Amino acid sequence: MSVPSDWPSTEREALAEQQRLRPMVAADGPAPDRVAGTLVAGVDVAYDDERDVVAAAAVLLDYATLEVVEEATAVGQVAFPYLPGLLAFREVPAVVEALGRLSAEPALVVCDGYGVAHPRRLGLASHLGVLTGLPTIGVAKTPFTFTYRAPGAERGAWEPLVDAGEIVGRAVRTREGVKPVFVSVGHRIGLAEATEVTLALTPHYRLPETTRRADSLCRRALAEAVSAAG
DNA sequence: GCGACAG
DNA sequence: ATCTTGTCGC
Repeated sequence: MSVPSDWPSTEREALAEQQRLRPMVAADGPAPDRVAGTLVAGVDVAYDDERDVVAAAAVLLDYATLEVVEEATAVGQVAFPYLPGLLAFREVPAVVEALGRLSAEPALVVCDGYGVAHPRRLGLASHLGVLTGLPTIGVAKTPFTFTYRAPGAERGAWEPLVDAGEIVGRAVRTREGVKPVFVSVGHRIGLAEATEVTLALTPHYRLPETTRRADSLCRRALAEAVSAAG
């Protein structure tokens, strides 16, 4: 699995690519079975702006126990600047590389960011899903440009995430009394199912275990790569 | 025109 | 994303 050699290098090309991929998103499908042996992946990316280095991590967890089963990383050169709405072009190449280094395929990939909750309905998680064919969801830490009502204080409470009058995701309370996370469909899964998975992955902390493991791993990989480069 | 803006 | 110590609170 790898990224096309003609990866967009300009904003104009990126926007055109989003238009091309957008109709390929499947915004429904089942949640993975929560049984031993079902694998769920977490992916995340870290950067060294000084050297334009990017480090991605892909971590496989057993969905039933949330134990780490396998880890993979990929380090490379940053391929695109950060532009709101075009985050996928910056993060996806390294993420696809890391995912490809896993020896098993996950039933679902959890991304740090948005899926169809996006100005053109093709955020990071949906983009990655269409490219890999894997089911994906996005769990973001901030509301981006969307609006929502505060969910109830209890874990599991949620409210719709709205963009231009359209429901694009949910603000979900994963820990009592703590700021909610923002869940959206990436690819091949429904919104209720994405919410269910998010809650299953957050028995203790605000963010999914998948995201937490991938976050620490990509930071370690980046530090290692930068120090090795001297 | 200006501000806001996933990570 | 990243720069960054201690501190308040369960």
